[in-house]
Amino acid sequence: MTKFSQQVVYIVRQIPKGQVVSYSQVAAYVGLPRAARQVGWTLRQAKVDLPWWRVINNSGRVSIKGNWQYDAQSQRQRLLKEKVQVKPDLSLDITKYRFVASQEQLRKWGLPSQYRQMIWAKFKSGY
DNA sequence: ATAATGACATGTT
DNA sequence: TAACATGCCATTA
Repeated sequence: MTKFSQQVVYIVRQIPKGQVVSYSQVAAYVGLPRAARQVGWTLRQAKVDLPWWRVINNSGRVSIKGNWQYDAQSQRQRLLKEKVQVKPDLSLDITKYRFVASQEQLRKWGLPSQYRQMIWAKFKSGY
């Protein structure tokens, strides 16, 4: 595991049950705001236990491509089980379920002050 | 070292 | 709305 994927796993494991975050959010929390694609790549490869189904794209839609054992519908089922209402077309109200890390949490994750402000403003309400 | 590959995001049409 | 183009960057080959 590389430093990057370790951090992705660390962040994803802190997403509360019943909430979701976007790939770009995870990337931002890791400190690489433009590495959203790499987050998806990491989740696909990860062979460790983590709630990968709580990560969706920023437009509020399940965008998993599927691998040897999971597909979009199984991700939808896992979310429904947590009371996250995902429609049959795989879309959901992301403003309602998005988990936004507190500024205190961002500080604990070691992100620089100015960067924290930027990330906070970007994801706090709606975006 | 170089090039190809994406569970993405955003701005244009 | 939705399709398309372009930018991104960790990983692999």
